[in-house]
Amino acid sequence: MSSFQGQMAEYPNISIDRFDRENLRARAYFLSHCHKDHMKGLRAPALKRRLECSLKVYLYCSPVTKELLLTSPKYRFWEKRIISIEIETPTQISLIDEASGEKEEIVVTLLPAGHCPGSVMFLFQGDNGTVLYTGDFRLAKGEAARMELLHCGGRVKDIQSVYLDTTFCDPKFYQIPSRGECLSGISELVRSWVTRSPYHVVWLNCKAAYGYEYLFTNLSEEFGLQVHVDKLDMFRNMPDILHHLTTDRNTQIHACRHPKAEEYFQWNKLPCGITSKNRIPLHTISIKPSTMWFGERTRKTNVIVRTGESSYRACFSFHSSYSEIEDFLSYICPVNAYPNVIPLGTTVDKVIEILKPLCRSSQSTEPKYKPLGKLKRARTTHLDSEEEEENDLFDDLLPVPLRHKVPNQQTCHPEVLPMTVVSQNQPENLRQSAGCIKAKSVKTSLWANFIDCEESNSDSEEELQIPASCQGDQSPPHQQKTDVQVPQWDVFFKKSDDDTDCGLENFPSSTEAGGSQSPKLFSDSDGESTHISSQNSSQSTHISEQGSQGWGSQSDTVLLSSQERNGGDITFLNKGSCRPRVKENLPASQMEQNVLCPKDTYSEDVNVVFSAGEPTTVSSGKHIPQERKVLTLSTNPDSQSSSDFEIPSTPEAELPKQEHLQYLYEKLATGENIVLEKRKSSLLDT
DNA sequence: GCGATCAGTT
DNA sequence: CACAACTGATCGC
Repeated sequence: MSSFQGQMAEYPNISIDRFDRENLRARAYFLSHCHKDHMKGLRAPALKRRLECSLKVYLYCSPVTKELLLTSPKYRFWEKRIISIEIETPTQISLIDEASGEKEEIVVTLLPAGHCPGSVMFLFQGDNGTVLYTGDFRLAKGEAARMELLHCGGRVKDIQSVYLDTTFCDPKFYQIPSRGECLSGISELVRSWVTRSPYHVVWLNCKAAYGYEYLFTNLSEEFGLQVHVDKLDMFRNMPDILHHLTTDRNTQIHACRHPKAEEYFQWNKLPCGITSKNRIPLHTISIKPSTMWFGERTRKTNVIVRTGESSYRACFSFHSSYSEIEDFLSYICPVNAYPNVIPLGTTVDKVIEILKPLCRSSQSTEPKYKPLGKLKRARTTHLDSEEEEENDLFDDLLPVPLRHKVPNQQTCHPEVLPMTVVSQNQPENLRQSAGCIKAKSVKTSLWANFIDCEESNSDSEEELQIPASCQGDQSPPHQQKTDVQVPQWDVFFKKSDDDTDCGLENFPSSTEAGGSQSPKLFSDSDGESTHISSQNSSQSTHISEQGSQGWGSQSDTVLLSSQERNGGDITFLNKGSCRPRVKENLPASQMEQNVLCPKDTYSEDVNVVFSAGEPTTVSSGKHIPQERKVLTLSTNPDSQSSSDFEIPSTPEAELPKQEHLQYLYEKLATGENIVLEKRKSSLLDT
């Protein structure tokens, strides 16, 4: 639960995800996603009054968040005061103090956060440096490295501070099974049930919150069964979600809710009230999405646990695990990192202690021989040119510490894009083409000049996550890598990450046949109990990890080890993403997504954004130079990882040569500035 | 009556 | 275990 108070030290004139108290004085508001704990004060009378008095105050969010928010009558009063900003589209906003007329310019870029439909992170760039507010996020390892707009010239931007979702920032949550693994597990469980008869139905016991849509859409897609929900009007303009939902109770997959749902279920009654179909009683199981985690030394990922005769829990997380946070933060490598969440049982100080080693000062104090050697070359060769570019863009306002330089190239200008004016109601195809302008590939970069950035999601690293039991029959690398190219948020829901397929065979399917009402996926199975026990034993080797594992330690429950399932063919849908960009040459799975992608329904939003932010505070038509570049995912179909700003893997490591050290020491002695960069935590490197 | 807060539940 | 919400009690405007 977010405890972020709304303001960032660098930009106190804006408020994010909090709308009460001090935030009532903000010059602009930002909403990262539509969860209640990020909307405190958003419909309070005090803020309403402020809006009425301060006509230049707007709320900025993603198009999907705007849609979801305005669907609720309680927030309808925001209608004229929300400006949606397209994902990955740097946009300048003028922050005006209406009393004094004082003005501050800031450029904001929305990055997909993978938390729920419409969820984004905000990257702010202005006079006080570049800061990233993550909101809530779930990003797999390596996702940050694939976000083009976190980079400039092939390397990560210089980020002063990160305001971070630290929900699971504790080593006990070291690993959470990937979305793909979790979905595969749930999918197999659903399959084992609904294929028995038309009267076998599953109830997905989900909370009332956005974030489960990708589960619904994928199950719907896989089984050809729409999911019954109580409400779907908020998705009316998001066909990729809408098409998989229904308010017709006559379906085998339910995600409806009722205050007494648990009670109902005891009586074999679904939350929507039905107990039978065609006078034939239904057979129901419940699946409750819950977060399961695994300690550092645990490799098993049993993503389904049977909790009762007809009840299951399924692994599911909206938030990044510790190792995902670690990967993300160490890649970004900010000067400061501030936790947005202080989980119960811990303290701000403890969380900060965890974050600190992943930030810059810690990183740069580590002895790093290789980077130093290359640093010299890069500096002498390219530094000046890049700094000039940055200055041009920001009027010298952005302090850019000396860092490794990147080969000069056209695609390296960061932060802004030409704010092309797009007329309202412009035809879809036109907008799309606008978004599709391909930039020159960064591939032309001379990687030899880079010294930093070890790729965070190397194959070898991913393999480390593969349970030993799976490695034997692992198939060759497959399309799971294809997603690498698309930094759009919806793609993060593709089965991408660490999925490893070890064959489907292990699933409980073998146990299904019986006439029992519940799938016998379990417990009495020897194999499965061994599963658990081995898990425990492996962890017990470390005292510190005792009790730190996920549910695997919960003795008598068991179950499905999803990692052994092949989920590679599962196609995730865009969850309400309204993507204006159409990619070409996409891998098949992505093509599929595009087919399902709704027509963009946000033309008016595009208009607002491109016509300079907002009607009043932005000088209209102000064009900011941009690297008009759409992720080139498409242009490099053969790339296994991000081709555009692939971070070179660690160069062949070799011991530092005497002369390198000599050089380094000389520099240090003379006080010359040598910046060491390390993108990746050494923990993750081999 | 409405909203904010807190405790308890799911 | 946790999350995100909901419920109900209490307090104050």
